[in-house]
Amino acid sequence: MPSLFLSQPLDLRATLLGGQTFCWNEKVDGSFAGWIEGKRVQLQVREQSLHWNEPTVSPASIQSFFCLDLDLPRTLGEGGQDRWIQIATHTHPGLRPVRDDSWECLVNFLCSSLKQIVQIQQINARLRSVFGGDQGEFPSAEVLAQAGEQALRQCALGYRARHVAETARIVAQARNFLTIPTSLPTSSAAQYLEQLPGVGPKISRCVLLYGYSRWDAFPVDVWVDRLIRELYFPRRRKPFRFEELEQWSHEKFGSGRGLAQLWLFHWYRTRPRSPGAKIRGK
DNA sequence: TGGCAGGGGTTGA
DNA sequence: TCAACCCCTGCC
Repeated sequence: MPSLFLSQPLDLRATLLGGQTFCWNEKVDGSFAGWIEGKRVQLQVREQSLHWNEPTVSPASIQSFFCLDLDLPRTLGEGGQDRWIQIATHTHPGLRPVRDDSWECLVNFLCSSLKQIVQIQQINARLRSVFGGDQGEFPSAEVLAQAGEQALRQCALGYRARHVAETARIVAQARNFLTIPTSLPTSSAAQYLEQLPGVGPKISRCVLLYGYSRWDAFPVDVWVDRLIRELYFPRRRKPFRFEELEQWSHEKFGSGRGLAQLWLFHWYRTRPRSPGAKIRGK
């Protein structure tokens, strides 16, 4: 069984089930089963090492998937000095950003609107079992384009089926559509992705953050808006406009603002609450 | 057990 | 600015 020594903590549950990637589930023995680079793999952390069961998955792939080479304090930069970021990173030192496949990431987040994490995981599993390869690999753009909207609706995509089918058609036709040069600024890359049907500001940033490792992509959803108002603007009741938070996050957290969002979001969603205070959603 | 509200967004009017 | 879009979960 291959393994990798961990020089820093790795919290598999927070990282794999927290809403970055959607093809993982936890087993009774505490291991996590899912997919890395198209290969089915089971992971477990024991004695400061990460162990996995699939010998054809290389340590380099694991290293890359969990961004273990990322210098977090350096990437967070000045944003790391923020009080709430410090609390969040100290509370969840094992949380990592993932480097997901950009196509699968795009489909996952196309399916995410008004959906909870569990539901997105179910859709991912259905797409794999209905349209995926022999081993359950995630279906390609060509396959989903071929499948069409009606067949996708059978996988509980609802109105999102049209977006996925149409996006799959565009991506399948333009072979390199999802190849985004690293020289293209993140704001331009977001605009580029937003040409796709069903991709707005939130989804484009999620895909750039988790599918392209753009650490300056700052996805804003109702939870991020809520936590920013509660932590930084406690007197404010009115939700922010997207542009306001885009600007604010830039000034507050700088070029690592996507990672700042990841930790803040996770900490906010999992922090202990006073009795009676309900955490809604996932 | 069943009804109902509401949810991590985007689109088009 | 706002309704419409689907379906599932949690709660009563």
